Amino acid sequence: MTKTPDSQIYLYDTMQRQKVQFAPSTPGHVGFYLCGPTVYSDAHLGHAKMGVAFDVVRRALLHFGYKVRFVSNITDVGHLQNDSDDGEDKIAKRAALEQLEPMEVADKYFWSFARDMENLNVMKPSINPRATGHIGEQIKLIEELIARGHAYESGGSVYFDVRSWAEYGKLSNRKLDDQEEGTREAVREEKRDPRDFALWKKAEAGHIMRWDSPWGSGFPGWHIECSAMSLKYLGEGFDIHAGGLDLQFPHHEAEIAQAEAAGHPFARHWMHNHMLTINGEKMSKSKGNFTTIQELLGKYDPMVVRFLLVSSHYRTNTEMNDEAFESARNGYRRLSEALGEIERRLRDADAPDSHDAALEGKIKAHAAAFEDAMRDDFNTPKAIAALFGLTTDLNAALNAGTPPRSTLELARDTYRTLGGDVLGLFAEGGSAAAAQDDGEVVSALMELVLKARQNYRLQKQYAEADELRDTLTRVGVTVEDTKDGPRWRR
RNA sequence: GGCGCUGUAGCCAAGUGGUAAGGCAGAGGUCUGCAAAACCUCCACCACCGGUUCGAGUCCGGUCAGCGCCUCCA
Repeated sequence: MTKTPDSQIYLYDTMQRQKVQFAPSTPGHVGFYLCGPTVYSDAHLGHAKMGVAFDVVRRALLHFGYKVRFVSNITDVGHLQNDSDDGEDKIAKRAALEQLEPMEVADKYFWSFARDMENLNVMKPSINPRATGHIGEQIKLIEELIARGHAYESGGSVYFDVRSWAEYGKLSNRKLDDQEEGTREAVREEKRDPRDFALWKKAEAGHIMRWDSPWGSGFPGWHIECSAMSLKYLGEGFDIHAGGLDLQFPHHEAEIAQAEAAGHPFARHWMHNHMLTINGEKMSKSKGNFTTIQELLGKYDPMVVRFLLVSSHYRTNTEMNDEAFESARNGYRRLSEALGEIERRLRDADAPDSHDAALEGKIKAHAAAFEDAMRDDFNTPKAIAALFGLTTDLNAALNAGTPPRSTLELARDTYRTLGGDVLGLFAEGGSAAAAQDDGEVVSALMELVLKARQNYRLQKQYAEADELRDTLTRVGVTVEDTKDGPRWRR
């Protein structure tokens, strides 16, 4: 059974600078390319925003009935410290620092990145190609560019001839002549124009990462891999190319030039996530104010981090500070507790075997609002608002009694589908599950303590009962007395 | 200097010209032995100044403030 894809999806295309109705070139199938990380250090919060933002887009497209081939590369060579040719390869530099082989560095941080994304409940890419595994494709593309007169060899390196390609700058709306002179370091004499960028670089003596090429021993430039690999796995004119706004220039601009100057129509739509700020400042490696995902996940539940990320739109800056995290933690708890309560009622309570048409109507209305929001350029904050509306109505109903079984099931499925499948907020092993999985010893002890406290309460020895509760509160355990007995959570 | 973005309540954050979604925090109430949770109620002169319009947070111009890219960055 195939679901008919939803045709009313609008996304903001950076190239066209407006929202456009989305229609893949092959009906029902979406080719999606996301610029992945350069694996030379642990992933930081910015990577988390990027990963989650486009994971949500992918999930939404799946939800709306599309098949998605999601390709995200791993840059493990060619990304230099700066654009002047005396820059060191980031991987190689790190390798020297950690006394590892470059490939060990790439591997180490690739797995680190993969684990972080998994923790954040980001779906694995359909294809996760590495630059070093596609040297041949990159060389071939460079040869095509040379043959067409858009690239030239010089001193063992090959450069893209920016002057030969009038459309260079169309994505970022830059005119070559407007670019500020003098911000560049030493202009390489081997370049015809200082703005020409490297497609292939000659490896100096002692350079470890090197491959044979028609131009001698060397290594590919940073930009060429994405052109080569996206075209290889998604074909010409694929649907969506995504990445961080900071890659728009020069990286994405270069990608377009490389592909199209070689005669290959490139991405039909461009999507860029905006940046993330901490206390008002962009977080980046060069600023040194970055927090790695691992550090953060030591303090906050991964689902809370994800919730905070999706509670702002991908195309706006996301501000993160302690209060924002606190807010996200409490807000997320409200959602997950509501789902937990629904599942508890389905499991434990005697739900009547009928329908509550009024409540079901409300559930469906909130679900429709959610989907409308997602269709409008993946407006996750608006979608979450619908989830909160749903939560309020359901909690009110749950306060009044236990709704009919089929109504509860509709509610559960709505949470699981929209909050879980689309926003990715209810991962296996996420906070909802983790809170209940404290191991046998803790569970048994808690049972004893709560039983003792219940006895005190029944005998109206409230001082003793409260002392137990206060002690638990001090160590971070919250006890709640409900109609069905006491309940606890961390 | 060039390109571009943003200024909405204590904090986070939506908002397609018609009189401000949502969440967190806060206040009051219901419930509770007391709490907690939940529910109900309350909580914004949309940076500033002009203009267009019957009507502007939303369009135009200007001012102020902040930020990003132009050099590695998601």
